[in-house]
Amino acid sequence: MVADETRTRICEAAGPVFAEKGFRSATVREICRQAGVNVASINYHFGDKERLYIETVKYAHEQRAQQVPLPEFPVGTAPEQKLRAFIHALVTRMIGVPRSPWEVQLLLREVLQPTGACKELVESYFRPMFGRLLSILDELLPAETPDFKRKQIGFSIVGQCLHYRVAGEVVAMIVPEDEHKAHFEPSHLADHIADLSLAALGAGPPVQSFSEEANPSHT
Amino acid sequence: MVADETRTRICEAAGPVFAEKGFRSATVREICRQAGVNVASINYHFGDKERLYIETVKYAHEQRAQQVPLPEFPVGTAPEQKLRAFIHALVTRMIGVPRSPWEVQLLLREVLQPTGACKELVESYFRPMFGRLLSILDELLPAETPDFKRKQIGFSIVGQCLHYRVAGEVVAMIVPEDEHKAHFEPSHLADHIADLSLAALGAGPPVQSFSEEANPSHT
Amino acid sequence: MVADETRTRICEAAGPVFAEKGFRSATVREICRQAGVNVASINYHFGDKERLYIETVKYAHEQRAQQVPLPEFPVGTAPEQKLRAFIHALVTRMIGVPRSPWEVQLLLREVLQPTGACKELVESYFRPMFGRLLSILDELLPAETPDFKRKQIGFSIVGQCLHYRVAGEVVAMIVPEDEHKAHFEPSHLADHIADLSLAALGAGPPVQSFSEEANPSHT
Amino acid sequence: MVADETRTRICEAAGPVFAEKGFRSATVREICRQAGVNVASINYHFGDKERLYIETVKYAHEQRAQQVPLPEFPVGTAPEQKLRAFIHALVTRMIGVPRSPWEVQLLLREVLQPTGACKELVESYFRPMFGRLLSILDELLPAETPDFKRKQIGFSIVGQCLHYRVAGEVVAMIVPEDEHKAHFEPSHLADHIADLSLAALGAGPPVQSFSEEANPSHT
DNA sequence: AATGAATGAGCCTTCATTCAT
DNA sequence: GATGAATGAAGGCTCATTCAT
Repeated sequence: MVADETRTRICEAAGPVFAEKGFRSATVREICRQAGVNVASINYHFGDKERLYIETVKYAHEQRAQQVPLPEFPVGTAPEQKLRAFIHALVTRMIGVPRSPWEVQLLLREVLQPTGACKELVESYFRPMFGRLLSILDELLPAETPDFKRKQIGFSIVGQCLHYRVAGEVVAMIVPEDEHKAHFEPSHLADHIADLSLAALGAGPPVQSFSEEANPSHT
Repeated sequence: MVADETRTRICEAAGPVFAEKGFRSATVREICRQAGVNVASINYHFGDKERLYIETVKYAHEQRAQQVPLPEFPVGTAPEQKLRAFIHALVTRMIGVPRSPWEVQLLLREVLQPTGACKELVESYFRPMFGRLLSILDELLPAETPDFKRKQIGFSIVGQCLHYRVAGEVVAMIVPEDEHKAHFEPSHLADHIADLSLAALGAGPPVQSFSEEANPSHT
Repeated sequence: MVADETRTRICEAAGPVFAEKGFRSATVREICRQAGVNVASINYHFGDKERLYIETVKYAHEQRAQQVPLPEFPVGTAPEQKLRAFIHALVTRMIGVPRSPWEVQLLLREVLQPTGACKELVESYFRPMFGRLLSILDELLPAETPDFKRKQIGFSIVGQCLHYRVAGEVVAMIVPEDEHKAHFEPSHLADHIADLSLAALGAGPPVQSFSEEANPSHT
Repeated sequence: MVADETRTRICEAAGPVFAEKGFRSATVREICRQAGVNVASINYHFGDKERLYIETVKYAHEQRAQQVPLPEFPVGTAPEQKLRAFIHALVTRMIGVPRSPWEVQLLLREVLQPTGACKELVESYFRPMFGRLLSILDELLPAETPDFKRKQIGFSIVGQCLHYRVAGEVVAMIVPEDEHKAHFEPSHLADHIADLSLAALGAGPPVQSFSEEANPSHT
């Protein structure tokens, strides 16, 4: 059907607009202009602006999950390596290629200020992802570690990964130009977060001892 | 002067509205209704909506810095204790009493998506605060730790502190009801982040060994 | 032909909608939804909305004339009886079974505010009916009664018959609940109008003397 | 205040538009164009289109009641004369000077198809007027005439008076040009209705005997 | 014979702003 | 110092209609 193509085209046009302006400030007129369709198309294909928004949010996380899939591990992979790979995927989703895509910005809007679209997002996207992180941590933590502690550690890791996206602009203002690469290059950043987290778990040397080899000025 | 009182009253009314709706979606009519003044007052006192917004953002961080000041330390205080106190203050600013104030929400909006009001915010608020964190870390890190590494560690700590505010609603959806207290009680949360960070720096035992004493079910 | 069935189905769906909303406020979408056909069907079968309206009006009066035909009289029927029967038929068309059908409402719209569909309505429907009323009155009035007077009397009779339909809702608000039956039961109403009209023509006793026998509370 | 003048100006512009097009088909744009004000004025002064409509209906009947007040009678006036005067006033309101004003058309819309504005109309306008008619009939009818019968007679009189306005256009199509004056000149029409009604009540000669003197061709 | 997709025009409403007072 | 009245621009949405299939 042609209708599905049109719906997708509209979602792809709506995504960046909603991401930048938010739901209320985005206008269907601009979205339609970007998509090259008539304003009445929104009503025809989605009913109203709100349902377009929800569909666009869904489309966003489907696209992003496809662009940067979570890693799969062969049996026997060391948990340290798993955690490192997981953090790498998460950081890459946040600030990796393509740099700062609208999908992430839109999802972060939902995280910061959830709307009706958020519930589904949590169930089909955030909760499974967090579950995978917890299962990796299970292999690294003593059996007696209580559940809430495991989650706290998980949120600490996720918080670090998100921070460079959430506060990216402020970080860029605070650090000098020549250090930007160290802070926004996904691999270096992921290594730092993995080092710090593993060190905190007693599964590696203190974080600062990795400094030299991670220093981007040496590469 | 009466004029200043009116300006303050308008800012106090505008704050929660801007915080909840964002700049564009907030309406001067609602703000004026909340403030009990005429719509024309905005233009009379502030020129236009945008200048009102900037003034409100300034007012917000002044208020918040006053409500939860950063701690001062007597000479000779152990750096571990300083870091713990600093983290506690930061977490409290984020999610402490009063719970989730509009000031924080408004500032986070600026962080996530800076406007013209952000630059000043960074210089007079975020940079000094981050500088104090770095100076505490200086006492905990070997002298040879490079600058970018110190900042990375700083951002890791800040990221953890912000995460419960940024993603608070999603966290609340993911964790079961009976664990909420463990995740949203500022003191417990601050202790967790401090433990994890100090452990990562080699200045404390691995984070999970603190589990028992921090478990809120034991209090 | 299948096409004719579809046209009829559309008219039957359009009738109530036009009757309730009027031409401009009725939407082809609602009509098509009620008829279970595609929106494009209107233009396919009728050309445009206006032609559908005209066809629906025609269809309405054909249906209504068929539902409640004017009475036929054997030679020698007394003119008083003819008038009574005529009034009964007219009142029944207005408010009789089925109560307040859409056909009547639609025709009244045309009467109150004629559109292009009205001319034909007058010629093929109202004028012949009025002519039959005049021919009955001819038998009751002196030969020298001028034409305009005959028509005035005719309109007085028609006016009474229409009033309970035209102003039915207001009448219902003005009279107490327990009198509704007296005012909206077609037979009683027709008797009243016939009594009054015949009395006015000197062909019966003053109207109020019929009161007792027409009182529905005695039946 | 200037605001009240503006409200009145808008109502006066809205009246004819609502009267001709009905509530839904009338557009605020046209009303504002006619009133020479900005479209946003409707929202400012009335809230929305619906409240403008209700205000306009109220304004309409206030204006019309003022233009053609019901007659007052000195004590001792003959009831026949009262009825005649009452009918004259009613007919004049319907089709009198100015000919077919928008006020009447708008009120008739409410009668034919009541909206929220109708209830108040009935209480403050129709019911008192009908009450006065009933009190006149009381003087003409035997004491034993039951209530519902009095009302039926009242509605018969009102129905005749309204008919030339309700079905005016159809009447004009049915009667020849040269009789129009006889049917639409308020005085002649009122006389006819009064004659017929009084005759029906036994308070005058049969209606057709008045023919000659009421014939407009003799005036 | 009939329809799903698409559209331009127009709807009511709301916005930040201005101006005379 | 402050406000009620008014406005141009733009918002989301709905309309009858058309067109390719």
